[in-house]
Amino acid sequence: MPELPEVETIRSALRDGGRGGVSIIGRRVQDSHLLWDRTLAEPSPAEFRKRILGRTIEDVGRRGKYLLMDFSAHTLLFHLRMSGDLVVEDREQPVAPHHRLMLDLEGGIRLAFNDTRKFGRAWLVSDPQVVLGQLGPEPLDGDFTAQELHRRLLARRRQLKPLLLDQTFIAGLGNIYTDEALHMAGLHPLTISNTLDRVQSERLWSSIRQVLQDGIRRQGASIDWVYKGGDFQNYFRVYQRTGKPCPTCGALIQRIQVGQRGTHFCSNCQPSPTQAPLSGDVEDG
DNA sequence: CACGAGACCTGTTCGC
DNA sequence: TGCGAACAGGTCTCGT
Repeated sequence: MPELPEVETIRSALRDGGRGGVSIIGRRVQDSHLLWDRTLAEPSPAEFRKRILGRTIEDVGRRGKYLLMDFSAHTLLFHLRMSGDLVVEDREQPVAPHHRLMLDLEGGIRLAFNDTRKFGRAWLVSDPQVVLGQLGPEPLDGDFTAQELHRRLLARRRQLKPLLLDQTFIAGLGNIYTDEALHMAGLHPLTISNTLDRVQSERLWSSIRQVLQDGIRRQGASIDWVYKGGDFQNYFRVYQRTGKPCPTCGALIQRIQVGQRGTHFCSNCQPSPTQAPLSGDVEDG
């Protein structure tokens, strides 16, 4: 489910209230319940309890697709992976089927990590860099420039689709927003990164930021049963639109597999890179 | 370094 | 209707 815009939507709901919930900021943890052991990556369940009981949530942040809860001396990090969600509910509510970790908070509420597929993880650490250390730049940050993206693209020789999904290259993009950004930029998903010129890199840079900002503005994309709330799914150009007309040119959207991920694109707006090598001497490199 | 396959999981949808 | 296969917002690890 959650890519940067969905995580950002959850973050602001937890911090400021929203999605029918109240803010968790300033609330003390009165109890904790771990319902699926593997959800807690670090530390041990006993150590987790000991460290978090009585602590107060001071802020809720985000880095890439990670959600961060500050507890002065510790940080609780969540990665929602495919099916995770964080909800605030009345503590009297029955425990929903896929709740994996619950924190009872002051005010009769609880924060619940719900994760059908059990891929999601939580960490309670004193230094969040231990978990976040390898992440690439934050795409919406002011210091992430088109020049910086171009530099990073030239430093690698990889297909754009898997490269943009690589969180050490850039943090926060997933399958949806990558397909959308590549379409907006007019770049084929199999284009090799170090063949992009300055203009193409700049177009990719602005497309990435545009689709992420659009996603946040629409409060994320709701697909299937998992995440609900946003309506960015109504504005998809290519994602899950196989066989439907491209909104730009009307050609039919294609679907291929790239790195085991379904990949959607318009073969007219995003021409195949193999048809137009930039320079000669392609053989025997 | 780049890439593909398999693993981790459950639920829904598709094809026969 | 039933049943297995394919597929799903992600990432890690291993082998080539």
